Order: sequence, then C-alpha cells, then structure tokens
Amino acid sequence: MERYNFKDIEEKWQKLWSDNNSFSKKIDKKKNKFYCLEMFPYPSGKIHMGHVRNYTIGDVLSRYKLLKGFNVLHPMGWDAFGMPAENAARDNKLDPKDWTNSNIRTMKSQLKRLGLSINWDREISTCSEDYYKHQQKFFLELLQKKLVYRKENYVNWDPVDETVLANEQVIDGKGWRSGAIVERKKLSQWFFNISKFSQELLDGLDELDTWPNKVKTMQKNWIGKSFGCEIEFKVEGDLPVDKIKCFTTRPDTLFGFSFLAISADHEISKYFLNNKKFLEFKEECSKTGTTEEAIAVGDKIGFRTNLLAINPLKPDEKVPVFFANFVLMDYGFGAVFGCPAHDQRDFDFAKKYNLDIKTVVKPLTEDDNFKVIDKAYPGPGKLINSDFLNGLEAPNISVSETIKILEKRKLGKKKINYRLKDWGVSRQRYWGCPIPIIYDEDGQAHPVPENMLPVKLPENIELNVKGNPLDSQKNWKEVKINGKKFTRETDTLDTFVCSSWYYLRFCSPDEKNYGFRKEDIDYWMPVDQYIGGVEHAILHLLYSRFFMRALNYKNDNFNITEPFKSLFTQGMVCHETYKDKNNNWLSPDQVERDGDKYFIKEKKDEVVKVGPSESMSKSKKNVIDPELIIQNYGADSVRLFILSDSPPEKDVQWSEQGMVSSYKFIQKLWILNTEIKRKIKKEGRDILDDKIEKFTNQTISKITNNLEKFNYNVIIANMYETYNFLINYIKINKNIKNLESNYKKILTCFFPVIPHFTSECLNDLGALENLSWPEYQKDLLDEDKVNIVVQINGKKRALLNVKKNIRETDLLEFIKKDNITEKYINNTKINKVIYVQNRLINILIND
RNA sequence: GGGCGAAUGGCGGAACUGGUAGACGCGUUGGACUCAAAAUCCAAUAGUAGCAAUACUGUGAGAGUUCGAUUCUCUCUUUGCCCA
Repeated sequence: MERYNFKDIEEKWQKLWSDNNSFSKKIDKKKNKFYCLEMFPYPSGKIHMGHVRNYTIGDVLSRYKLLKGFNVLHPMGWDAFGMPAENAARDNKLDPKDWTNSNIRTMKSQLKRLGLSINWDREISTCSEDYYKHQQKFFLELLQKKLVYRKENYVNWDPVDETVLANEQVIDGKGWRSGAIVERKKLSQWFFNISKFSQELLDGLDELDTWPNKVKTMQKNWIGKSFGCEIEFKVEGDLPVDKIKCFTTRPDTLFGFSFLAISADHEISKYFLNNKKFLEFKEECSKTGTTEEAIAVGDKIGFRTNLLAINPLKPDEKVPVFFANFVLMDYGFGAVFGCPAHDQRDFDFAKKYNLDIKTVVKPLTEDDNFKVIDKAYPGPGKLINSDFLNGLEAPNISVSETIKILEKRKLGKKKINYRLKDWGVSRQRYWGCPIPIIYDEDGQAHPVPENMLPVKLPENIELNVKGNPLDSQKNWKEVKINGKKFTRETDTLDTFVCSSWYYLRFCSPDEKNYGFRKEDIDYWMPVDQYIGGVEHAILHLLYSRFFMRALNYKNDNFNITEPFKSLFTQGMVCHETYKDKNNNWLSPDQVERDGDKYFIKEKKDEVVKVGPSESMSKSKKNVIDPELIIQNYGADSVRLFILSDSPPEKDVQWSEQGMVSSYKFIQKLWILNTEIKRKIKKEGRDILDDKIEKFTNQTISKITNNLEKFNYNVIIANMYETYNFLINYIKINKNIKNLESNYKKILTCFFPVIPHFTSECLNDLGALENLSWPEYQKDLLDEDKVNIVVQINGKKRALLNVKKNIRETDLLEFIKKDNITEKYINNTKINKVIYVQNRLINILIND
C-alpha cells in the first residue's frame, strides 16, 4: 500500500495557497466578517512550540469560520522593535535591522510550513518606517489632546540593560529581562495619561463577557479602585509648614494614629537638603525598589522630623512626623497616617521606632479588651477605644461613617483612588520608535514639525556604548530649523506602544497618510477572537484598551471602544527537564530513555536526573525545535498533536510518543482513505445505509459543538472515534451508495485541523471547490431505541435497550421480565419510581 | 496574608442542564505475523474477590441537600496563578 507522503503533499498545498494568495481578503459587505487574531510574535530567531500552539489554535478557528462562510481576516505581523535585537546586534557587530529582518524571513517560512491560513498580503512589521511613522503621528495627536505629558520622576532603573522599566516589568525586585536588581533613579520621562481612563477601563470590562474571568479580575485588581478619604493634618513645629495632606482607605482607624509618614520626596524634604543625615537616609531609600512588593518585604526605615501632627478627631493628641521609605510620592499625596495596630507595615515601623500601638479594631470573636501584640490585625471586626466611633462594624460601616463625620466637620473628604498609574513610555534605547520631539536651547519640548516627519532611526550607528546609542549620534541629534538650534529627543517608545494598535493597522496595512482608514475599521473591527498567552493579561491588553480610547478621545474615530471582543488565553508547552551529575541542564536530544531510566546518549553509563515538567525555555534547555519536528512528521501531524493532549487553555506536556502516535494516525487515515476511495469507485453500489448517515450526523454535531467551545482536544478524540468507526464499518458493509457523500462531510470536519491531508483527499473526490461546513440535522441525532439505566435504590443494576419514549408502566413490565432486574423487583413492594424519559428509571424498594 | 482557579485509572484527559464515571490517546500485558526484531494487526486494561456471570469499593478528605452528586452548598487538605 502507498504510504502518505506528507512532504510532497504538504508542499504542494502550501505552494498552491501561497501562489493563489488563497487567504487574501477584501471588504465584502454582503458577508459577515470574522477577525481572528493571534498575538504577533517577537522575531527572536526561530519559532518555538508556544507559537505552534498559539497559531494552530487560531488557524483551526479561522479555517472553520472560513468554511462557515465568514469573510475571515487572519493576519500576521512582527513585534519587531525591542532589546534583544539591539543586544544581539551589539554582540555580533550587526545592524539590528538586518538581524531582525533575517529573523523575520526565517520565521515567516517556518510559519508557512505550518500551513497557516494567513493573509500574508497584510503583513506588517513594527520596526519598518511604514509602521512607526503612523505611531509618531499618534504620539503627537495624543500630545495635542493632552494625553501625553512629560514629567520628572523616580523610575525603576535596570543597571544592566541601562533602561527604565515599568513597575510590571520588575519581578521580585529584578528586571524582567536582565534579572538585574532594580534601582531607583530620577529621570525626565514621557507619559501616557492612562489613569485618566481608569474608571472607563474598569467599566469596559463588564461588556467583555467572553473574556476569561481570570483576566478581567487581574485587570480589575491592577486598576485597583479604592474608596477612601483625603485628610488634612494640622502640624506644628520648627518649619514653616502648617498642614500635610494624606490619603487613606482606613480613616476609621484614626484613633489608632501614632505617627505620620511622608515620602522622602515630599515637598517638605526641601527644608532638609542641607541635613547630611537626611541625605544619607534618602540615599538609602533609593535602594528600595518602587514596587509594592519590594516595599512590603523590605526593611522599613524612617527619618524623624521635629514636626508634630495633630489627630483631627482628637485635637489634644500630637504624634511625630517621619520621612519613611515605604511611602511613595505617587501614591495618594506622598503621605500616610500610621496606625500600627492594623497595618503590618506601620506595625513594623512602630516597633522599630518605639511608637505607640493602639488597638482600635477587635475581631468579632474577641472582647473589648483585645490587644494587638506581635502582629497587626488588618481584618474585619468592631471598633473599640475610638470614642464616638466605638461599636461600628469595620471596615464597611465604620469607614463610611467616619468619612461622613470628617466631611461634616470639614476635616477631610471622600475620595476615590486608583492604583493604576500613568504609563511611562520613554526607553533609553536605540531599537525603538523615535519620539517625535525636539528641544530648543532652553530645554523646552516641541513637537517635530509635520514636514519633518517621520523621525527616522539613524542607520549604521555604533551600538557598543554605555547608555542610549542615540544620545551619542551628534549629527542626528542636532537639528536646525529656520536657523534655530534644536536637539532631538533621544528616548524611544516602549515597544508596548507598537503592540497597542497593530490590530488596527492590519485593517488598512497600505494606508499612507494615517495609521488606518475609518471605513476599514468600521468593517473589520473589533477583533472577534483574540488568542494569546495569559502573560499579557494585564499590560498589553490594558494598553490596547487604553489606546483605542485615546485615539477616539475628542474625535469619534470609531463606534467601538473595546478592541478585542473575545479573548482566549492558551496554556504553555511544557517538557521534562534533565540534568547531568554536575547539575548542568541537558536538552532532550542529549538524553536517551530505556524503560523508566534515562541516560546520556554519548555516555550510556551516566544516569540523567529527571526534573519536573516546566514550560519550555532556552535556559533550561527543555526545548523541542518545531522545525525539526515538522520536517520529521509533517505539519498536519504536529497540528494534530499540539491540540490533542490537553485543553488549549491549560498547559500541555510535550511527548515524543504522543507526537509519533499523531503521525501514525495520519498514516492510518491515509490507508482508510485509500480503502474508501476503492469502494466508492466500485460499480453496483445500491444500498442506502441509515447507520452511516446517523453516525456522520452525530460526528458533525459533536465536532461543531466542540469547535464552538474551544474543546479542541476533544475534537481530536472525535476524529479518532470517527476513524475507529469507519475502519470497522467498511470491513463489514459493502456496496454502500451513501458512503461517498458522508465521507466527504467527515473529511470536511477534519479540515480545520489537518488541512493538507483533507485538501488532498477532498480534491481527489472532486469536493474541494466551494467547500462549506456541513450542517447536521437535529432530528437525525435521535435514535429509535434508547439505552435506559435501571437503578434500584439509586444503584445502577442494568442497561436496557428499549423503544424511544416508552411509557413508565410498559418499562416497568419490561423490567419485571428482564433476567437481571427481575430478581430485585419481584416479591418486594415498590415504594416509589422516578422515571426520566429516555434516560433513567430509579425504583425504590424496601431492602 | 488577600483574590481566583484546580484536584477523576500508571499518565494526559472525557462526561450535555444533577441522571450509565473513566470517551479518546499514551503506557502496560497477552496474542497473531516473523528465523528474529521493528512496524502492523487483534484482545485485555480503575481497584478488590471470582473460571465466570456477578458483587463490593471508587472522581483529594469530611459533612450536607437529593430518589440520584465528578457536577450544587459548607468545612478542611494539597496545588497552581495573580496581587501583596
């Protein structure tokens, strides 16, 4: 028998799709559109298994929608700016552009080898001038709308990458890429005013009902809306300061007030700039990161002033004012009141500086003598030791009551606070989109005049310098306009800016004057299904949601506000990890397996230490190269396997055995196909069979439903079931007239997953032209006879095959005569019968 | 510490709205083919007892609601993710 030659066949179809531009799409108002988008890749060199999984999921969906008659937009592009290119280029003395473009070529050919139904004529790359010139215009547009501003502030500084990191790019106090310990540094930065949209971004989540709840919760927490109170504390002392403004979410604990803490950058600090001890303290503060976590974990240190703050609810009480490292200038007003008994940070601080710890909340289970001793009690309860507030339920009622009292006495007012901070977009890097700003000789910032746009990145520059390479490009940096000297902004934009609007660009990739055309957006947007990793749950998705709103702000560009109607977050691809006796990581191809023992291939006597399965990463060497796998097994097999073992939203375990079995399955399908083709061609087929009709109908129904629900792993199981049925069916049944029509439908159901194989088979049968998704008939799903579970006292005793819709009395008669069940029933009294038609009968008897 | 989720054979996992637990795949075992092996095919495969029919137990643990719970409620354990 002829083997299935995946190499020739896959190549043939891929060439056909490519030559015919098969997936190229235009606006067609007669058709419903479907915009399927997977997160575009960073061109790091080669595709990895994560890409294979992500793009296979998207491709299955796109091809299904295509057959369903939708006008499917399924584009692909490159998130091509970023540090790896710059680093790689510097290390290998290359141009980042060449490095990036060469990676793009490689990865594009690899993606094509997967047989993806991509609109390649819409390909975009964020590092090309065609793309970033529009981004510069957006920047200036947002500047004009006052959604972009410049300010000096403390930033997370990565000393290795020599760049600024956003808070979310700091993980465990370290840079997310370099792993270097992050420092605090003061820099002048450009910001996007995302916090202006805090409430809208929060409200918008409600309409995203097909987003995973997990992601919505994460965004909600990130925006971090809290109700609180703004309080002005009167202060006394040796400085010309008479009040300090604070924000607090717990005004109800005011009676536990024992110190007031302000940020080292608070304006009051100006009186201490000659104080050596203070400057030392400030220096110490800058060593703590700016993340909430770093502050919570780090040592609490303070610097005591001679100021005393007065408790607004108890004017005779005066407490010291400290500078403290755990108070940040950009939270609230850079000042908080300390209540050690009910906040762990304040507690640690109070212990260190020997301050009062006054218990004002008791848990409901404790009596009024409850005292906080070795740990703060931040939980709910009742207020105690709080004069007129005593007895209030904390925190819900007590907070709002206290605010009311403070407002009445004009001591404070209710305030809503958001945790979401403005988005700092300046990066001290070469390989990014230049910020279209110039500075005059006084240092004033001006937009680059329109006729001088775009600001192009200079080429062939020296990268091997400290700091930002653009800074040392004198001939680029210095410009003259009408005889006046200007210098360019040398920072480039955070690459998250590029990915915040790429989904719009895909709608109008060829538009010259603006980032997109309105008519294209009106037709294609929003993205109907967005697919990508959950690691982008907060940043990229929130930034994109912001960007849509920012572009629409003050000029109604679109009718929609949310870019991604549905979101699907797929799991990671994992593999076991291996180490040799010296704890060096080993890659899977260095390891050989014999039964349940693992050896090093080269040195058969050395046993390999097998570690847990973790997401594939170069550092742990547990990666499998998709290119090799596709070469060995073909794209259809890989697509089949990557979907088969786990639900797409969960992590999947890479398994060589699983991969092989997927490959074998394609081979078996080929043999089946050959057999069926032979039967179809035979003369004298005259039997119309009901069984195959019903089976096909069921299969269509199952696969359709599973496609709709993203149960792609179950679809693979359905495919195996179908094979198992057919291989037996054709052995037993001969001369079936309706085998052909049903087989074509089945092949169509397989098409989204294994497009090359099914294209070949369907084409052979003359059924590939105008292929469409088969419909199933609901009435055919019903059988004439059904299996009914017979339970006696809730325990399954038998399975009876009876006529559909049988009456309860008839069924009981049947049961009384049945071999297995009669012994339970006869000679006993039946107390009760529960009958669920066509499903189950439960007979309750005396034991 | 808070929020959200998860827990099903040796493994990955399936199970519509509360109604046959374990689909499908991997692995394992036995058999066929072969001088032999690989490949392929056939059969078995939750556990215990039994030649078998069958019976009992069984979806992390414990309780509850129900004729009936993997599914709903509560408590606990373990674990993952996010936030601290």
